[in-house]
Amino acid sequence: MELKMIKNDIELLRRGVEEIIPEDEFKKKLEKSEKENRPLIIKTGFDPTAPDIHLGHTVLLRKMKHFQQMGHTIVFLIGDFTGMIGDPSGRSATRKPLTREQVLENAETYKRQVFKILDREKTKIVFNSEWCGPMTFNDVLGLTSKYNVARMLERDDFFKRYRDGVPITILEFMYPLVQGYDSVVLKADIELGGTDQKFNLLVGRDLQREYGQEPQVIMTVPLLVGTDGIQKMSKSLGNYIGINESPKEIFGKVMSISDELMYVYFELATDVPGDEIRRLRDGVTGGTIHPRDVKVRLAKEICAQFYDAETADGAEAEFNRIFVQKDLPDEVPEYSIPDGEKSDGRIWFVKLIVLSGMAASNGEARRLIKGGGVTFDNEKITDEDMELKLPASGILKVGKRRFVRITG
RNA sequence: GGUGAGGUUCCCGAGUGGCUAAAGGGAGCAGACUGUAAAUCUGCCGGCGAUGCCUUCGGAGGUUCGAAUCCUCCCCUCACCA
Repeated sequence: MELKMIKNDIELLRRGVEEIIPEDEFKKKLEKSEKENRPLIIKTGFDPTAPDIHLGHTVLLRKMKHFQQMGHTIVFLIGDFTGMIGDPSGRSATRKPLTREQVLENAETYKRQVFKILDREKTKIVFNSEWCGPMTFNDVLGLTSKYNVARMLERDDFFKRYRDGVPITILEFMYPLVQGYDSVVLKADIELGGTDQKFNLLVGRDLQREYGQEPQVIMTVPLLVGTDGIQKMSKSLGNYIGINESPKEIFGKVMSISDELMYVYFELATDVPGDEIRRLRDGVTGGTIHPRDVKVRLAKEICAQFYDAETADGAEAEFNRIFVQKDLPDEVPEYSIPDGEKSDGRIWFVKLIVLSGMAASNGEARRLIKGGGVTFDNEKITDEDMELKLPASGILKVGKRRFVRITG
């Protein structure tokens, strides 16, 4: 067994954290771990259905990393059991149950992405089907007897949905219990989660107490606001920055957030020290620093986390080329017109736009042209009936940032 | 189990026989503006080489020249009562 040194940096652990419940137990656990040189068990649960990790998830992952750096044991729990049942309710459409294969596949995808942040060697990955699967109906009933409906309805979103007449399934009531039971099995010392998980995390405390354990401390991190500046970052809302996206995508998306939001991203998504963030903010307020420069710094910091500093510089150069100098990007996808479409030595622009994937339908392509959003070799396409004489080659530009090189 | 209210386009939500591809808002897309944005203003916002045709208002039938709108059965949701 390797020798671990526990050295807690409470200030770093607290950074960007919304709530620690309860504060005094948190301190006690840390002190004890340091004194006995015993790592704490830090549990974080992940849903197996959304393997595409975005910047919002990294807030939590980065917090896990902080604990990891201090020598604590990180348990990355994949909630495959509930994922395999499938949750029929909620605001979105019916979630399809996942098969065993899909869960494993998603887990692999998780690993590939998560280890851009966490230390592969020091992360323990577990699946809750391991202990949930073998439970008998008796065990389950036993678990359900330890909680009651009124307490479930304390949870804000359950309460609201109940009040507003939005259906809640019994299965959904089971979720917090399953999650809490996971903490019992793992004997978690601390559970991390987003603020939306607060209720579930607290159930974990109650259940651990019921099962005769010392209750876990819960730590919640804020949900990162998406690039739209309003709603939480999520893939389905399309306001996310995926950590697997290309450097220039990441850079561009960060640049598109509002000025006010930059400081939040600095705090939650980078390791730039708090003093430095304050200095930047004061500089902008006082007019000595241009907000764009601050945002560029942020975009580079974030980019570099998932790639490296050099790549981040490249992304910046690319960004300047396209948006500041309104020039062509580094790499433009190519599209060559298939012979079958070259009737009479010409092609209808509407068709070309659809064929090259720049619009989903002829109608959309027509609208783009009508709206003045389409150019070919810097010439605006003004009429939806216009055709391109062939053979020809040039740059088809749709909107501000979609380019394709046409040959044919 | 009973009674009542509902299910409309990506979302919310109007529409109770033709004027309805369906008001309004949101989201989204494009244009102007800018520091990339945001805010604001403007246009678009089911599909089709298109003054017309096709598909859409929980599902299946039916009435009618004509149905999101009327009728029948079914499915689903909510509230209150049990």
